[in-house]
Amino acid sequence: MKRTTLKDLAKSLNTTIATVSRALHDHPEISDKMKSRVKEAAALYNYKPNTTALSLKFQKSYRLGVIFPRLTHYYLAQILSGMLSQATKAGYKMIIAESNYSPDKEMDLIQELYELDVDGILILPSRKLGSQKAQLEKLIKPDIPFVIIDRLIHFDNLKTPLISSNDYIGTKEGILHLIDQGYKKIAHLRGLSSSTIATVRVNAYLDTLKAKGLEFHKEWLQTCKKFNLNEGEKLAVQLMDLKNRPDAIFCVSDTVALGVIRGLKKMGIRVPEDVGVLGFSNSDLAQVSAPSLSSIHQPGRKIGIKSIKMVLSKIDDQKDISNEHLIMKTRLVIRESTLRKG
Amino acid sequence: MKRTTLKDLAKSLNTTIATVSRALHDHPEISDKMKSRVKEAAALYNYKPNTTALSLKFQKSYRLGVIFPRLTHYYLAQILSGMLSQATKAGYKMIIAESNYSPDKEMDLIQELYELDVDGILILPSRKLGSQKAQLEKLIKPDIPFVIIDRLIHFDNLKTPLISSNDYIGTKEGILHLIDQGYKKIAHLRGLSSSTIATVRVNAYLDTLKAKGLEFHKEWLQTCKKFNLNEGEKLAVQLMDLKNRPDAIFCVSDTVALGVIRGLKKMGIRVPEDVGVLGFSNSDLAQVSAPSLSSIHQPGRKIGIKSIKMVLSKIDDQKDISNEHLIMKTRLVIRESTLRKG
DNA sequence: GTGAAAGCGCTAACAG
DNA sequence: CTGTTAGCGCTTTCAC
Repeated sequence: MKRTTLKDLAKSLNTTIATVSRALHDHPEISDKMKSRVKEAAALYNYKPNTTALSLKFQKSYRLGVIFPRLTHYYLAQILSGMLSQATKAGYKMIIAESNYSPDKEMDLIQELYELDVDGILILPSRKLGSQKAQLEKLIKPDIPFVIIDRLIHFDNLKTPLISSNDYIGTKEGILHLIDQGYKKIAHLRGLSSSTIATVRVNAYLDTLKAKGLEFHKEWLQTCKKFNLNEGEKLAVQLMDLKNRPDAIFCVSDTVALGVIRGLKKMGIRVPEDVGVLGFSNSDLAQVSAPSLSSIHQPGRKIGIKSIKMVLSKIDDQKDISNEHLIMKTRLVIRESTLRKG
Repeated sequence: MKRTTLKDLAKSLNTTIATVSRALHDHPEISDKMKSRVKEAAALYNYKPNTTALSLKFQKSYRLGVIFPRLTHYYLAQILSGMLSQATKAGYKMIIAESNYSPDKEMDLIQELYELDVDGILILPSRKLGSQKAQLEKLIKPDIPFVIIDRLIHFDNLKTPLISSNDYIGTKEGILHLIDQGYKKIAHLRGLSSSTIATVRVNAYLDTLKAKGLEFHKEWLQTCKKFNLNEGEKLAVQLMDLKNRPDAIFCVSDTVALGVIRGLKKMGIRVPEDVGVLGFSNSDLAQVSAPSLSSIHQPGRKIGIKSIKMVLSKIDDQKDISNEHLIMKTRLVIRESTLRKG
C-alpha cells in the first residue's frame, strides 16, 4: 500500500534514481528508449512525485496562507471558493485561518503562517487591523508576497499589492439607479468612519448627490455600528421620524437593508412605492427577502481568483507586484426593493 | 532573512545538530547545562522546526483533506470553520476542495488528496455519490482514515466513521412544536428520495404524525427537486389548492421555506396565523425573513470540531474509529413563522 | 553526555 | 547517455 518512489522504479528497471528522475522530466540527454521504459513503469506502478520531498528540496512549500475575518459570510465564502479553485489549478495548497475580526489574532496568524513556510500570504483584514499599521508593517517579510484584499491598508514604508471591488463606481451606479427610479431624497446608512470601505462609499454617495443636484441633509447620513437587523430597523424608524423624510435608503450591507425593510413595513411604509431600499454585496439574503432586495454585487469569486493569480505571478514568475492595485467591477442587481417604474 | 535551522544553532554553540535536536526535545541523556544553552539560542534566533522536513522524516504530512460540495452555504461554512479551528489547534493543516455537487469530481478529488499524502480525508458527499458506492469503496485506502459527514454512505465491505446531525429527533421536535401550536394538518416538502437525509426526515415526520394520531394525506408530502425559492412558492400554491388544505408546512430547507412563505403571502394567507412554516438548518436566512422563520438548527461548528477530533484520535492515538457514528443534537429555534400562541 | 552518520524522496552538479 | 554523490532539515541508531 506504500507509495511508489523513484527508488522503486529504479530498482524495477535496473537503473538509478537519477536516470528515472531525468527520464520523467524529459531531460534531453536521456535516450528515448529509456524515457519510454521509465514512463511505462511509472504509469504501471502509479508513481506520483512526493510533494513533501520537493518542498524540502526546493525550499518552497507550495502553500499559500490566507486569513479571513470569518467564513460564514456569503461574500467571503465566495472569495475563498475562487481562491481555492485557482490555487488548486496551479498546484498550490491553501492554509486558511479565521481571525474572528480580532486584530491581535490576525497578527498572530500572520506570524504562524510565516512559520509554516508559506510561499505567500493573503489577508482580508478586519477594520481594526488598519490602526496597528506600524506593528503590522514590521511583521511583513518583503520577500514573501503579501496581498491585502477588500479593506485596503496603505503602509508608510512598504508597498503591498491590493485587491478590492470598485465600491466608488458601484455606489455611484446604485445612487444613479435610485435617481432614475424617481427617488429624490436619498439617505445612507454608512459603515464606521474608521473603515476605508465605508469612507469610499460615503464619498461616492455625496459626490453623486452633488453632481445630480440632489438635496442632502446630514441627518440622512447615519453610521451603523452593529450591522445587524435590529440596527437597520432602528435607523429606519429614526429616518422616518425626521420632518424631512428621505424616500430612499442606501445601506452599508444587505443585512442592514433587510432590517430597514422590516422597520419600514412595521411603520406601514411601502417598499419600493414609498421608500426605496438598496443593499450592498448582493448576498444570498438579497433574493429571498420580501420584497427582494436590490443590491450592489461584489464579484467575490473573481476577487478570489485574481488575488491568487497575482501572488503566483510573483512566486512563479518573479513578477513585481508590489505596486499592483486591482479594482474589480461591481454590478448593480436590480430587484423589487428599488423598482417602482416599469 | 532565512530561517534558523538546527545547523545554525549547532554552529553558533560549537556543537552538533544531533545534540541540539536532542536538547530541544529534552532528551534525558543531555546535560541540563547544554539544554539551557541550546534553548536560549533557539529563542534568541527564533528557531522553529521545519515542518516540511518533519513530514518527510516521519512520512506524515500533517495535512487533512476535506471535500465540500460547496462553501457558500451557511451550514457548510460553519462546519468548515469548526474544522479549521480544531485542526489548527492540533497542528494540522487542511486542504479544502469544492466538488460542486459532482460525484465524478468528488472521486477525482479523493484521488488527488491521496496523492497529496494527506493523513486523513473527510468528505461531505453530494447526494449522487451514494450511487457510486462500489467504485468509491475501491478508491478508499483503509489505512488512511476516511470520515463521512452529513449525508451518510454505508458501504458493503468497509466500515467508515460517520458524523451527522440527528435529523430524526430534530424533525420530531419540530413537528411536536407545530402540534403544540395547534397546527393539525401538517404537510412536508421533502428532499429527493435518493437522499438518505430526506428519508430520515420523512420517516420522522410520518412516525410523529402517526404517534400523535394526526391526519395525513399523501398529497401533503411533496418532493422538492430544485430547492430554491420558486419551487417553494409553487409547491405552496399547489398545497393550498387542495380541497383538504394543510395548516402547516415543514420544509426541507430554509430557502424552500422562504419560498413557501412568499407563495402564501401572495395568496393572502397569513403566516403563522393561517399556516405555519418550519424550515431546516437554521441558516442566516431564517432570522432575516419576514416573518422570521422557525427552523431546526444543525450544529455545524460542532460537527466540524468533532469530525476533526475523530480523525485525529485515529491518526495520533491509533484509536479504532471505523465503527464510530456520531449523531449530533439539533436544536429547535422558534421564531415567528410557527408561533401563534403566546 | 555528545558526536557521526544514515535516511526520508527528490534534484542537479559533476563524473565518466 | 547514465551513474555517483551531495544536500534540503530533521530524527535516531550506533559509537565513543
